[in-house]
Formats: sequence, C-alpha cells, structure tokens
Amino acid sequence: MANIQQVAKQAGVSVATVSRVLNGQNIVSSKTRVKVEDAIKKLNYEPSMLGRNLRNSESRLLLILIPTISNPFYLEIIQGIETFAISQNYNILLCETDSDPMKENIYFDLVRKKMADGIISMDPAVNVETLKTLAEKYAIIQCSEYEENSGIPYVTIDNEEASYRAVKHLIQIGHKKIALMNSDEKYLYARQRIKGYKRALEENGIIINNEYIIHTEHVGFENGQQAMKKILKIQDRPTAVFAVSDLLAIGALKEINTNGLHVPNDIAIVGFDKIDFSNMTNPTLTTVAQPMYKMGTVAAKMLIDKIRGEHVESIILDHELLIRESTSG
Amino acid sequence: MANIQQVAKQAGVSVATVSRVLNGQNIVSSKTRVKVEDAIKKLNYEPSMLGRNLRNSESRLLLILIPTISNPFYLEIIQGIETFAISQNYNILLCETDSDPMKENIYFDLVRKKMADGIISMDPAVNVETLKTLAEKYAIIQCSEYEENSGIPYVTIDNEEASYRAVKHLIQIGHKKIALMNSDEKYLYARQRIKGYKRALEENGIIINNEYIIHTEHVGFENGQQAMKKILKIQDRPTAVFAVSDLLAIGALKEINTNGLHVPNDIAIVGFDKIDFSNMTNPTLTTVAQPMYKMGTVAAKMLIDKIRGEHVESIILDHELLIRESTSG
DNA sequence: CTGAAAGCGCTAACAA
DNA sequence: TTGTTAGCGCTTTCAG
Repeated sequence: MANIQQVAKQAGVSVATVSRVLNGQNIVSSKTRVKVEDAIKKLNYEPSMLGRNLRNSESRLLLILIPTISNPFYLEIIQGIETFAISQNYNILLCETDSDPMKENIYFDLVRKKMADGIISMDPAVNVETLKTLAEKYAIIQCSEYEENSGIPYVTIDNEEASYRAVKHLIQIGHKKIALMNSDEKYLYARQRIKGYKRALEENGIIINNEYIIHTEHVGFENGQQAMKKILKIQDRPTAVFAVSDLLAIGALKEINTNGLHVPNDIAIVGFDKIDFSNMTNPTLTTVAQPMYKMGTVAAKMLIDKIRGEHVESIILDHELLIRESTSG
Repeated sequence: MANIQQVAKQAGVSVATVSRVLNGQNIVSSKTRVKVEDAIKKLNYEPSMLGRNLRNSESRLLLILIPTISNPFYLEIIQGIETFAISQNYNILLCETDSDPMKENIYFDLVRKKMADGIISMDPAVNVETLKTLAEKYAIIQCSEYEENSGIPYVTIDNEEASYRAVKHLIQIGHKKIALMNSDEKYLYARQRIKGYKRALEENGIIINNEYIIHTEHVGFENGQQAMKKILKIQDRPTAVFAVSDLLAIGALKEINTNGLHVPNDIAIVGFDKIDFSNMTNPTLTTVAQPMYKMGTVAAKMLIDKIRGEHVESIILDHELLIRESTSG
C-alpha cells in the first residue's frame, strides 16, 4: 500500500508536488505532472482519506438522523441528500435513532468526535435542547420536522396548508363527517396539520366533532389499523378519513376492507407523503405529495453551505394534493 | 475545541497518559486517572476520531452496498448490520449502487482510499471481477446474493429449497397450474429458485409449462404488474403464482384485483422476503421469510472478524414459509 | 506507573 | 514551478 512519500520518490519529486497533482492544482508543469501520474499508476497508489481528513480537520461525512429506516417516507429524501452529497464529495452516515435519546447521543458523539462534519436531523422526537447546544458548535440542518425559533435552519413544507387542502378536497366531494388520524401533538407537524384540518372544516361551516379526531403514538401501519377500529365504532360514523401519513392510511384501508366496507364508497381516505406503496394499494391512495427528493437535495446543500461557513436561510417547499382512487369512486 | 495536548497540560501529565486513560488502560494510577478525567471534563474534551483513525490506519466504517434503498427487503438486514456494527464501535456507510458500475466504483474507491474498512455487498449486479480483485486486499463479505467459487465468504439462505417449499405448498393445496415470476437468470438466486420450482413440479408429476415462467428485469411492483398482465392473457390460465419477491407479488395482486379476480379464490399468490408490506396488503401475502435481521448481524460479524484478520466461513441460514391469506381462502 | 518522541499520510505556508 | 518542513491529533514503543 503505497503512500505519498513513495510516489514522490518514484517520481523523483517532493511530496508537495505529488499533493499538488493529486489536488489538481495547475501550478505544476505538465512534464512533472506526467512523471507523478506515471508513478501513481506504477505504484497503484490511492491517496488515503485518513491523512487528508486529519490534515484538513474534516471527515467529509454527513450525519443523517432518522427515527427509523422502515418508514418509507424518508427513503426519497435520503436519495436526494445522497445525490447532492456525492456531487460535493461527501458521503452520508445514515443513523436510526428509534427516537431513543441514548442512541441519538451515540450519533451526536460522531460529530463531537469529528467523525461527521454536520447533521441533517429528520427525527421529530429529537432532543431539541441537545440539538440547539450542538448547533452552536456544529453545522446542523433540520429537514421536514423542525423546531420553531431554535435558530437552526430547516427545510420543510407548509403543513397547515397541505392539511387544509386535503380536507377541503374531501369537503368538495361531498363529505361532512371527516375523521382525522393525527399523531401526537407534541410534534409540531401534528399541531400544524390539525390546525389546517380545523380551518377547512370551519370555513365550510362544519362543526368540529372531537370524537372524529384520533391521536396515534406512531404513524405506522398498525397504528392506522387501531385508530380505524376506533373510528368504525363511532355511532355517527365518519364518511371520510384524513390520515397524516400514508402508512396510517394504509392501515385504515386494511381495517376498512377487513370489515367488509368499501373505499371510497363507504369511507374515503386521504393519506400524506406519497410513499411508493401509496400507489400499490387497492384502491390507490389519494395523498399529499411532499417534494421529498428535492427536500433532500436542498437539505444537503444547506448543510454543506453551513459547513463552509456560509449563512443559510430556512426554506419552505411546495406540496401537491394527488387525487387517486381512494377519494374518487 | 480542546485536543489531547491541552488536556495533558491541564492535568499536568503527558499526552501518553491521557491517551492511556482515554483507552481505558489499567496501568494508570487512580490518582493520575482522576486528574486526567477532571481535565477532560473541565475542557469539555472530545477525542478526535480523525487523529485516532490515522494513527490506527482504520476508519471504523463499514461499506454496505445495496442496489437501491427503496427495496424494503434490505431494510431489516441493514438494521441487523447496524446493530452489530455499533456494538463493535463501527458505523455504516450505506451506499446505493443502482446497479450502476460507475456508482459502484465511486463506493469501491472509499475502501481503496481507506475511508472504509470493509464491504458487505448485497448487490446482485455487482461486478464480480472487481469484487474479487478488491477482496485480495480488503475485507469483503457477500450477503444474500453471492458468487459461487469467488472465494469471498457469504451469508445467505438455501434459495432452491425455499423455492421448492413454496411451490410444494401451492401443490399441496391443490394447484397444478403454477406460474413462476422470476427475475433475470443472470442472477444466481434466480437460477436457484427456478431449480426449486421445477423440482417441486417434477416430483409431483406436473409437467413444466414454459409459458408459465415469466422473467422480469427487476423485482419491483411495476414488474409484478406487467408480468401478471402477461399471465392473465395465457389461454390456460394458471391458478397460482409464485413470485420471487414480495414486491413482484404485490404487483401481481394489484393487477389481479384490477381485473376483478379474487385472491386466493381465483389465483393464489406466494411471495418471497416477508417485507413489512406483505402483511399490509389485502389479502395478506403468503411468503418465504428470510431471517433478514439475523443475516445482517451475521454478515456484520463476519466482516468485522475478517477485518481483524480472522478466518471466516460462509454461512447458510434457515428460512421459513409463512402461510397467510393469499393462499388460504 | 509515566514521559519523550516517533510517526500514521497528508496539505500548505514559506522559501527558493 | 518546486522543495522543505511543520503539524493536523492521536497511539505506542522504549526508556526511565
């Protein structure tokens, strides 16, 4: 395993010159450059990131914090992050926190120990105080979920507006009894989405029925099933359900089918996220499409800018309501 | 940002002693140890992995190669890998190759450049020659998909047997006209699975009908839909489908439903992998369960052993046929 | 039990 | 245009 010294010796130049060739600096004469390149080829030399990283005090690694990899919502965002990161010669360290402060802390240690140059946090359950403290010394961006007034830049969508439009769509196709499957309101997005839900109802003169509002601990498939069980037991049964995640919606769909009811004839459903599977169900799911890939690239760009010491502004991206079979017979 | 020097000065000891404390070596007197620990606390010192890694010529990073993150099959494996890796103070670098040799090469460069200490390859489309060459110098393990006689250790299941059992199950519940949705036979697992399929049919005196064997380019949802379209057009229509991935099976299910047919009454379906979604469809999917999490932990253990210079043997793990609604009305 | 010093592989300031 | 050299932060050998 050759190192830069050996290449220098082989080429009959100094290590500085080799380094210059390696880093594409144009101040090297083409004759010397060729000598060096030959030596590199001959010795099968590969520069060590270890040495370079220490010297440059950087790891060129980006820490991505997600609650769990099994929520497909994050997949496309991650692809966006990765693509941009690679283009800038960064790589990503994908970290599942399981919303567990202990695991979270293990990962935070990676940036404290210089193993990562910055963090993109997508974990709604992240310890905000720790994050804020960390943000004083390290580059941090929040993606999708964020903390207001934390001073940490974020990229997200207008959750209230998205929710408002989803519910309005249900109203427009004739629904008045609309249930909301929301996650815990300790999460900002949950508070924003219920706000949009209520605004849509109120604007259309529909009285809010608290029985129709279900909170779930997580936003997974089983939670959707459980929540739907409750909804189906309601005396004056809703004719539509707006779920704040596709996984919840798919759980609801399954439960409705199991009970011999039909979507959308008996109950219409709107989900949120446009995960791949929202198109594989029967019927396909009407859902709020977040520009996930874009969100990923934007987050990555923000983080890398921040690492470079530039000033970074938060960004709100557009969303879109995708009407599919679960709301249109 | 304090470094080890400053800690040493603050504690009134040498950097060597600080290093010893950091690495939990017991040859330090408890009095000195306390002094050092106090200094560390006082200066808020965090040892830099960059320095340590260079010194130790290791990155403590494991490269995980997958074709795409959007195939849920890999998720649980990755969780297994990660859990074991973390327990050994390693972290993982998750890399999507998109089965693209160019991208693949970017990632291979990471190990060549010492940015990763080893590779777990799960990409069936990996360039085997490159992998073999790499394996001469670096620690490499193949997971799930592997190349025979490559000399590179692998962990996998007995694909032929798994396939055989799946098809036998269909035969036992009365099916004779069983279609196979297989992926391209350039992949070893595809060759193994068709072998199991044929063996099951032959053993039961069922003549193999080549019209019933469909090959798909990828093993995703859309491929399943397309393949099912073809199958539905066959004159003497099969009454059962064995798909080599759950995603294919879910695509088939969707297509069958779209055509007003019923699963399993009209057509039974068996999938492969037991991805999370196989339990969310309606009906739920009978599938071959691979011990994915286990496979991940085993692969990680094998890789880390290999990095440590130990000898590593290939391992075949058990699988299980999980009978659910799609084969039992 | 502790310290001095070398060195992992690289980059960049400075000198020539 | 090129070379010399210091040093990034750490671990470890060797001496004491």
